[in-house]
Amino acid sequence: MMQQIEKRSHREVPNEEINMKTCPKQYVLAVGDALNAFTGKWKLFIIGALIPGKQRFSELEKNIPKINPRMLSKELRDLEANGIVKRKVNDSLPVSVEYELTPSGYAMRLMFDSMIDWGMQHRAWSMPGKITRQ
Amino acid sequence: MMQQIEKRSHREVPNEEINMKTCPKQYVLAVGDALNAFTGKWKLFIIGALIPGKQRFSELEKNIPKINPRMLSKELRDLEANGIVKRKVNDSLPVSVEYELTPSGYAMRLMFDSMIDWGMQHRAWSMPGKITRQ
DNA sequence: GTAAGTACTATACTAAAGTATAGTGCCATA
DNA sequence: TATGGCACTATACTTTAGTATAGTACTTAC
Repeated sequence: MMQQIEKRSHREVPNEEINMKTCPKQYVLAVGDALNAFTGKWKLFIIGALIPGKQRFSELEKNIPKINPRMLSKELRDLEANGIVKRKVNDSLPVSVEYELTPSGYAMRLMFDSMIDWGMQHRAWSMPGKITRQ
Repeated sequence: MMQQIEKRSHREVPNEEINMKTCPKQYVLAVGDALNAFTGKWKLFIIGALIPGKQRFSELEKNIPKINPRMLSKELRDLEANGIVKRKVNDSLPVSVEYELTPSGYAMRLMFDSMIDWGMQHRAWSMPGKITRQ
């Protein structure tokens, strides 16, 4: 269906040699999948922008402040390769390109809901500020 | 409670200037929080290893294959700063240090469950291989 | 006193992720 | 003819994440 480039980044959540006592391996893999699917600075915003419906490249550019076209293009290709976004070329004149979430992409909402729950609770509860990374 | 270093990495999901039409800003922030809390190559494995209970530095080293002490130490500090892991020094002789999930850390399980659901469905459904990043 | 374990830190490096800026080819309208 | 929109790509660069390896300071056991 879609050929995956099998190059593994040393930053990706690794799939091999998982040896945690209590978490079944397949679960860890699935979480890793979910994580790899929307990490990076921009993917979440792209998916969020597409939840209300399909959008064109330039619309996404406008709706996602500070993203540059190189990043938008790259992340869209990435999301497409992973079956989360579908690229549709309308052969009208002039040609227009529309991006849309796949069913799998829309299905992420449930996951986001639980992340929202955790994030809001965590903010209210234990954190005066926001989550950071060093 | 805990002072946060407010340096922003250009890789973090940005909190400012969100302008997406339909997703309320606070939700996007919360998802971003959740995401920033466990991205990177190792955090998920550290949290996973701590779910069954507290562990010492060297135990974590053994249970997480291929992690090196620099990374383990750095990620633990990071998780601690974000209120996900608690570091406890036992003043026995010799001193031992134990790491444990905070209630907020344990609460991540619900989030992981929904990620597992999505990941497994996505694998079965639309992906012949696994999620990749370029 | 030497070896081995615990819990790390320091230094130096590689590699990936993200930014900035300019440019391409196409078409439509003024 | 030129101006501007659309959907990108190319090139060069900076910043951050992760790796590799060695070393520290302490303690206990042999």
